[in-house]
Amino acid sequence: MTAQNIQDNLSAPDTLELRAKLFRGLSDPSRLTILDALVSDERNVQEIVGHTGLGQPNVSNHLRCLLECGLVSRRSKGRFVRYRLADRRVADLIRDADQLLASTANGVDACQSYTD
Amino acid sequence: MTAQNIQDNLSAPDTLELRAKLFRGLSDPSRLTILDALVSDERNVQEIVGHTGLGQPNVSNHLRCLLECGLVSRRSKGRFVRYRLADRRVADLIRDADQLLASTANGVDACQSYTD
DNA sequence: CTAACGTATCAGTGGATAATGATATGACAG
DNA sequence: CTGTCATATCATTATCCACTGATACGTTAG
Repeated sequence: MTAQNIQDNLSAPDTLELRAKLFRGLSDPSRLTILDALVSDERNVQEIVGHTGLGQPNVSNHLRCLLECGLVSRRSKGRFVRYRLADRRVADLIRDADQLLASTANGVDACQSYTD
Repeated sequence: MTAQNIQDNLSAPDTLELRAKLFRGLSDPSRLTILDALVSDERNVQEIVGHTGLGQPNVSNHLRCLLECGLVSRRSKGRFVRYRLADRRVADLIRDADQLLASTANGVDACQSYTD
């Protein structure tokens, strides 16, 4: 592939930004914990707070991030707000990442020594 | 922690850190550009600099990050150092993310207005 | 050996962001 | 209406990270 092709295919205005943003939503342990709590069930904020042990404002903030990244969706139910994964593929992405980690764990683990 | 431990115990506390780290490697536009340059070919640093337009120290730094995250591998070849994707599944992950984005692009795009 | 080149690292800077406590908004019970 | 609860936002702080220019390291050429 040439540089020009890369420019044409991949550097569409903000495709890279969108991809980066999606992955950024997945790049924080707290958010991954929250997503884990949502894999099986739809939950409200308090339940997530209890499940994760994180502070309530912190959870709300992360949920906003996840919502903006398109990783979760929300619906109001009385005083409660219930969150769930936006798409089954969100869980798939995490699972695929785990499988990749199982293969490349050496490299990830030995972060400091990567000499050839 | 050894790689074996990681494989044995995917739900250990540190697993979240590893997952987060993997996704963090994918969460930056510059790194995604670099990975795009490596999808088709193995390349050395200079070539990547040329393809991406990023500064050489910047590229080296991102490559170190990608290496630590297990997303690329490297091999020395004379004065040059050639980088390639660590696993075909790295490209798969990015492609899957794109497909997810194609479905949820509205939510990702309209970051500021998500009222229910 | 010396020079030139490829790559990595260092120091400094600006900007993003995660966590927390305080507070605001909004809905229900009575 | 009033108080209470669920959630969101604000302000602050500390930390992390991307980028840049300068420089160090290692290899090849001559």
